[in-house]
Amino acid sequence: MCMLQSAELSRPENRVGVGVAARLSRYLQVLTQAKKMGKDRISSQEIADYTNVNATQIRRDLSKFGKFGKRGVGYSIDGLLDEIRRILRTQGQHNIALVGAGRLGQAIGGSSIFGEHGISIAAVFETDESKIGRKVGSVDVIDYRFLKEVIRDRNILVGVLAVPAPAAQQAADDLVEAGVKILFNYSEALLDVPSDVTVHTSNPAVDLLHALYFHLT
Amino acid sequence: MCMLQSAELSRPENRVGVGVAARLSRYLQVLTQAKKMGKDRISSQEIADYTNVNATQIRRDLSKFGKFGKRGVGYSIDGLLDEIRRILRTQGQHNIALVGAGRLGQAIGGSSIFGEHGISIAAVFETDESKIGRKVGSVDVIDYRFLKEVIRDRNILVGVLAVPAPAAQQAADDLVEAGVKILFNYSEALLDVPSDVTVHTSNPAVDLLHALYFHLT
DNA sequence: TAGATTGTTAATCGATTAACAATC
DNA sequence: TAGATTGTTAATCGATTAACAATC
Repeated sequence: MCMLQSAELSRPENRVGVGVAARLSRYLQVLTQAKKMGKDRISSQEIADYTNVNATQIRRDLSKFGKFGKRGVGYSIDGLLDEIRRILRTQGQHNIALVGAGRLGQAIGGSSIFGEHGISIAAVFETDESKIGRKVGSVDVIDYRFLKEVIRDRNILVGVLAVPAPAAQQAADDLVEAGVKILFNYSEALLDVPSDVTVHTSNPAVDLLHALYFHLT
Repeated sequence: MCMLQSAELSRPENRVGVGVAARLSRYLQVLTQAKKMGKDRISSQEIADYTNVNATQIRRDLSKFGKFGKRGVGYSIDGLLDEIRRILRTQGQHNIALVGAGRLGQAIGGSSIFGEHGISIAAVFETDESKIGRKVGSVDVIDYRFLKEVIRDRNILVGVLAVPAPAAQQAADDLVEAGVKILFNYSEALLDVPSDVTVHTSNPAVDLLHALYFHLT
């Protein structure tokens, strides 16, 4: 049964394109917040206002997977949350490792949003001895020297780099050696990694340049 | 002269599409880092490796504005930096305001990357009295009560929200009332703003969902 | 020269948008 | 019923990709 479903999902026609998946996860975020604000249904136009994705595009993305809405009414937030989570298969627990317990590491690790999406920070590593043993969110900060051992033991596939640029490449190398396949790079460094490892670089300043240009144009 | 240039730039054929602008600013970031690493030239393929943008697309984006490369050699990093900065017109100084001097606010405000791109944090606001008077980066933290006055005085058009979700809408309202037109929302809140204000919501957890899905697919 | 890389064209693909019948 | 909103189609636009002559 499980294998059958797995085979079914791997057939091309059942797989979700990366563009669709990226948009679905943005809808998920809006729905989560809208629910917190006490709403129980939402229209494609409302989701469009918050995501800057066209309302027609949103309806089309959703209708690929089923008829989740009610004409004249909109979408049930609870119902749609379940459907999108099912489509993205993010219901299961994913463990991630955070490297760096500085200001940015603390800000990321202290966020409650990971838990809400089935993601848990399984370990936090730091070289600065004054921070080892303290907590980031609810997780103990571990000595960086134990990184490889802990990553392997806990079978962690996702690493978040919140370290200064000069330390980023070494940390990336260590994570990759321990088996990490997805890296979130919050440093300014350009990382070289093997081709089977995905790097996502996220940077407030680059985002800001985009927005400034949008406005100044 | 200045008015003439302004009229010229507003003609459609001289304006840069938002897609192109977004990609150019990513190239800018890669070039900045490559220069720091001591390189003085770079190929479109190397930029492609770091940005996940196709090398052909990069060459085409650049060739819209001139022939900046040398066949068989690549691009001069210094030369290309100047050209892209000129195209994006980010050479001038832009002032931004940061609201919230917590962990995330400190992490953002303490980054040197803003200065490198001609952006300066002109003011940091905070309601927590224990943080007022301290510094974030090289800027004094100001009492939130002076927000509107300072924003107006310094003619600030860009605001960065690094506050808890429950405080975000009020802070956005105050910034907009003072004249801010671009908001960077690092909180989880969904913000309602007038239609002439642009909101960019950036969220590590949503990014992480994208990446996880890419990998699990 | 030989190898490498740009600048550019042509073909394909996915995203965007407008429009509207279906229906709650 | 009347108003609102979905689900879907068709047309357009921009991004992606492969290929390759030009040329450093």
